[in-house]
Amino acid sequence: MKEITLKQIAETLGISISTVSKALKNYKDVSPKTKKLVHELVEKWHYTPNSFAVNLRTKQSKTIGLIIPEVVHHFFSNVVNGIIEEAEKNGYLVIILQSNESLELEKKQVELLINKRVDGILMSLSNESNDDDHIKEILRREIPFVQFDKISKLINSSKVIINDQKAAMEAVQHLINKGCKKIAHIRGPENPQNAIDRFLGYKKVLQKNDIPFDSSLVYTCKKVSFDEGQIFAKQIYNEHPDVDGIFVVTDLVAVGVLTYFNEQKIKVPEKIAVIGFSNWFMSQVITPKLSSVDQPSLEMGVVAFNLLLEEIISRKDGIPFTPKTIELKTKVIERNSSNKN
Amino acid sequence: MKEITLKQIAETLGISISTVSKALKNYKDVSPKTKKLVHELVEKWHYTPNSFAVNLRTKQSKTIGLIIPEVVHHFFSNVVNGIIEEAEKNGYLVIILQSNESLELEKKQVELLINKRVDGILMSLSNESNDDDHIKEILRREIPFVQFDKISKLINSSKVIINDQKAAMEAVQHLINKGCKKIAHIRGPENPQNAIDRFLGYKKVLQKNDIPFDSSLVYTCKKVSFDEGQIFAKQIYNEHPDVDGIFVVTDLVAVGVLTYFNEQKIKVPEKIAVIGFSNWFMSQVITPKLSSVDQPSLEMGVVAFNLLLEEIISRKDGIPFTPKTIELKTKVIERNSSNKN
DNA sequence: TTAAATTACGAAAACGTTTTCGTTTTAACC
DNA sequence: GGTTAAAACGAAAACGTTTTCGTAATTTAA
Repeated sequence: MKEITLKQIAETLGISISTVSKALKNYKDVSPKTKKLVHELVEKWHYTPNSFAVNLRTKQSKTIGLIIPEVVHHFFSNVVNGIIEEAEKNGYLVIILQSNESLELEKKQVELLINKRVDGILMSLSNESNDDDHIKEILRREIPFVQFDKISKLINSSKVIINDQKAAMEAVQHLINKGCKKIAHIRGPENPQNAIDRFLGYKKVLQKNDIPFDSSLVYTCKKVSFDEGQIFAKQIYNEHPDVDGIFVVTDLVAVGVLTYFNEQKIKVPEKIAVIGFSNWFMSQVITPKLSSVDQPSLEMGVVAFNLLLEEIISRKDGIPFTPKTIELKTKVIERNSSNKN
Repeated sequence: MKEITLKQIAETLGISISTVSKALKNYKDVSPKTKKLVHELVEKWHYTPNSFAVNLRTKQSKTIGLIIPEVVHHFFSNVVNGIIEEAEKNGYLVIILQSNESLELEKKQVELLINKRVDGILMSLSNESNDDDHIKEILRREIPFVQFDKISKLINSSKVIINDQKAAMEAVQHLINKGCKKIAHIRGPENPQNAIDRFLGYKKVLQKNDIPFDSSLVYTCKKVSFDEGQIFAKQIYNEHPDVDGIFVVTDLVAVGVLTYFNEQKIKVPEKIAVIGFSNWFMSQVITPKLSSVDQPSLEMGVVAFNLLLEEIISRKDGIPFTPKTIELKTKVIERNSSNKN
């Protein structure tokens, strides 16, 4: 019933704790005979080292922290999946915390992870984040740190991102190629870099195609929700009946747009073409199927963890670590919602 | 740069480590004056206790483990959300592991958590699970343990479940009330209790309505995927053209069914009515909107954590703990896919 | 003023590992 | 047989906290 310790094994075997410990770690200064004895008892008693003691001694817990805006989100849950699996492959466990898109909560979560003394932190910023103090604290404490997806350019850490601007340009160009002349944009909130970049991409590609940019065609999400999609769809249709294409910051909102147009019997893509972003699973089952920009989520998790692991190892070995930024590829997925011809 | 410890604070203040520790925990045998001094230095130096040492000393890590089949799943990600939030409210952190519906992996994850010495384990079984050894080991070690959603009746632990049989009966009764005469069932895999119970509910309600049970109308999922939905839809339509209603084990599969029928221009619900299970978000945006059984996912997470917490506290206090089973309410959500009249 | 009670503090053990370094034992060699 | 080298082991410190118990200092009561 009681927890088995090295001490108990040592005593029963009539040897010292040090020898037992070394036997288990396969030190060469332990005879094969004793090693065998130790291992037998370990098997028999189901001994497993007390991780609390190991952590204290080795100053690492083989545990990392992950902060994301929310788990109930097709994109993020995929990233989480990638991170958990890759971490496990490398002997790490993952503690997950959510910011619920709130800066205040995000700060609290960072503090929790610092106090927990995780070996490293993986993070995607909340939409509210415009303040860096808590992140600076991570760096100040020299805790290995990697940002992914929604990042702050001002923080000197490793990053895993996509080229949002380029991806947005490709998405909007796709609408233009399909014959759209007047394209509206439902953008994300003010703060997040990816919302800014997607907006910039939208703007840039219009210029490139000699289409005048009209700021009244840009609608800004507060919550990035399904409901907002419906609301903005209505608004766009009323305010600009001649809009023939919409580039939406993310699929969830785009699905709201499609739902409204379906209800109003406004033909998509004939009357208005729609393209989303992130290529959620939902997008291929809705009618009409939603065109979108595929964003590698699982891969993002895997890459982010490996970057973190690199930093963990470097720092442990005392080697100075230079942050890296890795850019992942995106791809426009053409489906019915933009298939005008 | 170096980590601050109680020792350093003690030395700078010219007092003992014990006093510093006690000052921080607000012991009454420390004078207000010293307390103030200590707190000031703690603030100034950003001292935070070394959790590794605390864990070792107190024999608890304020961390629990969670094993689910997969995070990329609307239902589970909602449960996870509930668990994480409730845990945090109570000062606990959550380590998440996935079984990927594999028994082998599930066993490995249990082992990892045991070795990690988490304060408790929350778990939903994989579809492959038909073997109890790893779970018995959790109980043998007296680790607080709660099962939810996909549970094993044979294990004497706390459980949070829904009444799958009753819920299935209500769903199928709903189809019957809408006028369905010949109802097929796409069921989940052999092992999971909830798949069994839903099937039993289907069977039972047919009898209750004097509809003969026909085993050839029951189709069994292997993977519970969107693709299987499409495949079975085709198969059902070909093998039993007169089927006028389908009860599907879960929404993901039901969406596959709808997608196939949409492609084949088979009218839902006029020709065939469909009802799913779990009430995924997707279900309200697909055409036609999918009727389903709403299952409280977030609440399930919250309740499961609280049950675990109860057990953790009981055991710590040495009070014998009696497992509880809590049954959560479900509700048939009527949408277009079953609206025959 | 002395005894008793209260207040404030500190010494030290304990939690279970890991690892360094010294010591003993065995083997090898001439 | 004696020296040296190699092999096997153990003592002990260290990681940083918590908590018990004892003691010194101060206050109160008599």
